[in-house]
Order: sequence, then C-alpha cells, then structure tokens
Amino acid sequence: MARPKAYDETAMLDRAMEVFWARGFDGTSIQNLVGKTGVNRGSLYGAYPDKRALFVASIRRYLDLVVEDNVRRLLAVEPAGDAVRQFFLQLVEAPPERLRRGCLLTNSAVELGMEDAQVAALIRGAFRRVEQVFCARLVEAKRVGQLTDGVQPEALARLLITVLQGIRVMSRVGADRVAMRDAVKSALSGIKTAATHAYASDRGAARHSGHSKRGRTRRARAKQMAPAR
Amino acid sequence: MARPKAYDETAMLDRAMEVFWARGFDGTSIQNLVGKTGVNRGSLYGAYPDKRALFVASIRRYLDLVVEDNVRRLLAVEPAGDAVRQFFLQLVEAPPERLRRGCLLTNSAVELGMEDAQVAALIRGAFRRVEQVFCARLVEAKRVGQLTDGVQPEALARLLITVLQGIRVMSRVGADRVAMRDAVKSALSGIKTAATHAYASDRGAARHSGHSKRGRTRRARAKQMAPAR
DNA sequence: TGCATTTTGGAACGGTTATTCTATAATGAA
DNA sequence: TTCATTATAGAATAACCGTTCCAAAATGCA
Repeated sequence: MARPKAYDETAMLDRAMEVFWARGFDGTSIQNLVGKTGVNRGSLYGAYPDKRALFVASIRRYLDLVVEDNVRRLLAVEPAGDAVRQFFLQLVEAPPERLRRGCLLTNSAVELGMEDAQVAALIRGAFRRVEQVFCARLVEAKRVGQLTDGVQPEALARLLITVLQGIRVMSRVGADRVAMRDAVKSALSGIKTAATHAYASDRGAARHSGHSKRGRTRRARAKQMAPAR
Repeated sequence: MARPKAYDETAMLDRAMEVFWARGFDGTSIQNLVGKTGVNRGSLYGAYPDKRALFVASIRRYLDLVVEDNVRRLLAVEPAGDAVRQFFLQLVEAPPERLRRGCLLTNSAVELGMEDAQVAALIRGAFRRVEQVFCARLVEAKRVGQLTDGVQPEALARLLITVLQGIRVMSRVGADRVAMRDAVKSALSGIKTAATHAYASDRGAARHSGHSKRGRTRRARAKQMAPAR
C-alpha cells in the first residue's frame, strides 16, 4: 500500500520526552528533536501537528513512565510509612546529574504553568495523583500506628507533594545535599520507622485500636539506602 | 557636557525585573524590554553589555527589593514562632494573580539553574539567606518554648525554605489553595502559636529554662490575616 | 554661539525559529 | 511491472531573535 515508517513511534516519543526534560519547551528546537530522535522534520510534523502537541504527548508519556513508576515504588513497600520514608530518602540520595535534571513536571509547571492552561491542568492532575497515593499510604500508616498522634494523613500528604516540588527546585541550583536531607527529615518527622518485629506484632491490634504502642525506634538512624535510579 | 539620560536607571531596572519575573529569561525579548521600560534599544545596550547582564542585575534588584522585604517581615513580628507562622499563612492567602506569578528566584532556578552557574550560585545564596533567617527565628522560638520537643531549628528551617519553593511551583499551575493551606499547616506543626499573655508571662522564665510551660493554644484556629502584597 | 560628548531612535545584520513545500524513495496491491 | 500512497530528506519561507551601527538630537562648557 504505502511506504512503511522507518522509525519506532514510541521510541521517538521517548527521545523527545528526554530532550524536553533536559532543555525545557522553549529551549528545545525542532532541530534538536530531529537530531536526538533521528526522525526527519517532515516525519515529526506527520506524527504531530506542531511542537506543542509533541510536548503535550511527551508529558503524557512522562506520566505513564516516570510518575507511574514512582507510584509503583510507593505502593511496593511495607509497611506503608516506610514506603513513604524510603521514597524521599532515595530521592535526596540520587546522583547529582539526576538531581540536576529535576522533574519534567516541575520544570514545565514553572515554564508554562502561567501561559498554557491545558499543560497546567495536566500537571495539576499529576500532582494530585501523587498526593493521593501519599495520602492512601499515610492512612494505612496511621492504621498501623506509624503516624505520630495528631498527624492528619491528608494534610501531611499535601506537605509531601509540596516538599517534592521544593526539592526539585533546590536541586536544580545544586543545593547542598545535607540541607535537603534535613528538609526531608523534618517533613517525615511525623512518620515513625517501624522496626520489623514491632510492625508484625502490633499489626492486628493496630487495625482496630487506631494506633499501636510503638517501639522505641523513632529516633533510629536512617540506614544507608540505594540512590534512586 | 553631554546629553543627559532621558530615563531613570533604577526605574528602568525595576521594569525589566518585572518583565523577567512575569515571562522568564527566554520568554522575554529585547523588544519586550524596550516596550515595557520605554527605554530605547541603544540605551539598554548602553547600560548593560547584553541581555543576560540585565537579567543578572534584575535578579540582584529582586534580592534587594523582594527578598529583603520578606526578611524584614520575618524579623518584624514577635514572638519569633508567630513571625514564621504568619509569613507562610500570608503566603498562601495571597491573591491568585500574585500566586500565579510566583517568585523570580524559583522561576529562574528552574529555567537557568542547569545551564548558568553564576545565576545558580546567586539563587543558591538567596535561598541560604532566607533559610538562615528562618533558622535564627526558630532558634529564638525554641528559646521561648514555641517549638515542640525534639524539633531542631536548622532542620525545620531547611524544610521551610523547601516548602516555600514547593508552594511557588504548585501555585504556578493554579493548585488548590486549600491544599496549600494544609501543606503549610503540616510544615508549621512543630511551631506552637503563642497566645500573647502566655508569651509575655513566660518570657523571662523561658529564656533560662530552655522552654516554657505552654498554654493550651496550640490547636487554636489560625485567625484571618491580610494577604501578602 | 559653537564644540565635544553622549543619548536617542530606528534601520540593518546575521542567525535561528517553527512551519511548509517539494521532489524523491520505498512500499503493497493490482 | 505499474500504480497509488506514504515516508523521507532537505530546501524554502517568513518571522523573530540578540546585537550592532549610524545619523540626528540634545546638552554643558568654552
């Protein structure tokens, strides 16, 4: 029927996403995209009507790949409080170049949030999604007695999504890692680290009593963790 | 001797700062600057060697005007804990267009932090300055018993500068004000509101005992405050 | 009143931008 | 093999970018 495409569409989109991630929307030229994706100008415009459409598609791709991967990691660890702790501890221990690159959503929120309502809504939705995952896990954490008395899961979740954005900004200018560690330490101060045995033994009771007697593990030193990918 | 300037230099810089603030570095053209400042192209290049130099001067101007004003407000309120509380409460109650504009430092950190080391260092320094003001006031707050037991002023200060950046990002995409209120509520949870009489009566004792007996004002509803300018 | 000096307004320049157009290449079906 | 259809490569376009240049205007001093 017709000549087949010489490029893989999702591979092309992944490359485009990376370029936008590294250089921003305005900072990325069509020439850059042609170079990094290896796809010709004409083919780019065949796949997307204009640069902005490709950018929006890149953000959607980022949601599916990066954001959902983060969500998965938040849901994979037990107990819930440790999942949230680990998420932030890994975040600030990421390698410098990873920290410098920041987050496509954060970068785009600042660059385009004021002038592009559709992009703003997309990003707002992503922030809300992550906030809700934080919240779900914090509700769990509260159930098993991992939250300090008086801590409200929803309010803390909203702090955490804000801190996540803040760290993305700070690390963009190469902020001191020690300072960022302190920031997450403070942000996580309402979440108790559950020593495994304490968690296991308290679990059943906690489910009904609302909070468990906690072991004296609250001030335990955060152990060295593998950096985020 | 020679023809006098037809424009006011600092007024011109203030205008330029506002344009960069609203539109970013890349988003601002020389034409924009000529239009908004009313100063001719040639005169702009007479005052600054290039666009970037004018931008750096604009950031310095922002530090002197906006950042120092924030510092002044943080230092003007007593007791210290209330100063910090009020700062954040006013921040999230600012009018929508003010929130949308965000902060020139935050915006520039994200836009240029990775590619311009000098700008990055300038912004890093400003962040540190605000962090240190937070810290100084939190040390005071601890002295008068306004900090919950176990809260470390430095670590909390580092959370607060991070939360400030986070709120700048969130508000850039029009995040829900209620969510931002929750975030600062959580961030400030370690700072007790001092009822005036309790502060006055405890002050002398607190100075030496390290912390005062606090009144039962901790959960008092935050009162309506004037929005930030 | 000129002269030296600086600002001013705007044209001009070379480069880059996003986008469109065109001619050629490559394919599957007839 | 021939044709219809689509992808490809790259030239062309028009607008805009930051920056430079230049002639005219405006001032204080001699």
